[in-house]
Amino acid sequence: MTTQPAGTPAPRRNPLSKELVLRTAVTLADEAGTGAPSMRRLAERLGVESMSLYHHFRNKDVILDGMVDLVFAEIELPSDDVEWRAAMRQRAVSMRGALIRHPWAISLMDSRSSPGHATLRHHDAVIGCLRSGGFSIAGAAHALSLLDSYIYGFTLQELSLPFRSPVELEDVAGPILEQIPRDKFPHLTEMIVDRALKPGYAYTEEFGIGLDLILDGLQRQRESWP
Amino acid sequence: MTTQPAGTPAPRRNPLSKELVLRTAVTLADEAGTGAPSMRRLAERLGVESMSLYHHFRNKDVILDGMVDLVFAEIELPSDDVEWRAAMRQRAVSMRGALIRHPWAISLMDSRSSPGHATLRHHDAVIGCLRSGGFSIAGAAHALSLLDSYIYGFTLQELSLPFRSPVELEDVAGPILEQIPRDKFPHLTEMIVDRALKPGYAYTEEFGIGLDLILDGLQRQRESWP
DNA sequence: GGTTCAGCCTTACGGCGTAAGGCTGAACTG
DNA sequence: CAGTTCAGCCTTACGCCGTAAGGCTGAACC
Repeated sequence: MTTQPAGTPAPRRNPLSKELVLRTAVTLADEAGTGAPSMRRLAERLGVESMSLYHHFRNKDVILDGMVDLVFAEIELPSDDVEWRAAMRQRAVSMRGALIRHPWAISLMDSRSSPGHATLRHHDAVIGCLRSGGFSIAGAAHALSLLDSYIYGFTLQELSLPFRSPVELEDVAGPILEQIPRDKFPHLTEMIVDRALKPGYAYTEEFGIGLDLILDGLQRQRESWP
Repeated sequence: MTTQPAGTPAPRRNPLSKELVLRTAVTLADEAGTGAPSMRRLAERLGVESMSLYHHFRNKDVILDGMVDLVFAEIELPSDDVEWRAAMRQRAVSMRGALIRHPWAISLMDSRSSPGHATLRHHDAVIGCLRSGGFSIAGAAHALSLLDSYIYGFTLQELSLPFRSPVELEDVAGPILEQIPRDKFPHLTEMIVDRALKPGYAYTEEFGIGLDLILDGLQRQRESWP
């Protein structure tokens, strides 16, 4: 609660802080699931009118920037007391976790352009870990590009699929399969049927398979990059 | 342009068609670069009022679905007279091309849920190519997930970076570098400086490096997946 | 005691998606 | 032929949105 010590109507009511506004915005976005909250709803939750927010933020874009940076702040930095491979794996898992916890974050990122402090610190730590692990500058750039691409892309697809578990998959896949001429997309239907029948299928497992394949490749190429 | 063929028995004053509306929507989105056009602007370009569009589409969402499907229709299907690896490489390059030509497409995809005809055909062809190449169902699923994740993620990052060429990179990186305490993110600044000075750096090359690493890994694992 | 100014509010504008319902004229019915 | 239907388009209106312009209040400083 942001209440005032029950004394007077007169003392300065405790002012907004960028911190508080951004944390509230993240909370609202998480609750709604429909992306960033409107300025009106955000202000309402803060017990304030929407225009008051413009005294602390030039426009909505810098609020979105701040929200994205808060998400980056949640990602575990790679620890330096571990091999680069283990550190990168942990970082990837942590990053996917953060992006899944805040499903609006990925969609926001591609419209953002000025990275925040936590974002920069994150990238710096990742590059540093790779460099310590024996990667050249170019090699670290390749590894970073590849890993981040995979993490973003995997999570993007995970979030866009309309089911979260195999049970729901069956519910979703059933109607689609019936609606589609079955012999028109034979490979697709075959795969859906096959995967839907496997009760153990889960995103986390699939994520790990691709991730390990990439890490294997990086390990193999590490010293061949100039 | 959109005139009726002379022979048709029922020549209404030339009506809108879903085809035309969707193609116009894609064109407008490409022109503006700001995502999907509003119903009002789309109608205006078609010489019509916005509400008329609702006679052909239940709501805006199905227009967005159609736009995404048009983008998928642009992606070359893997040709069956080529090795799976070459086919997958070509498909990846073509897909990145389509996503770059229509920068709004990726952001739309994660809010869409019902795939169109071209999308289904595309997935079916890719899976079929992998199956013919010796992948098991599970293996094809892994390969598809990995490749698509990489393509989506790479393109997402490429589109979100605020520069298109090394020259622009320098323009962008310069101010950032000055603004940031240089010794606070040493690895990051080192990498930016290093990459910015290399005139040959380009997205296409970077995309290929990660892609080939993934294809190598897939080739190696192909027969080890159940 | 007067001035300044951070912090909040009010009002208003143009844009958005779309619900509800009206008009028009071609195509079919008898 | 007149009468009916209905696809195709338009008008109006509602409640959202981001934010420009400007006003009020009271604490802090000279």
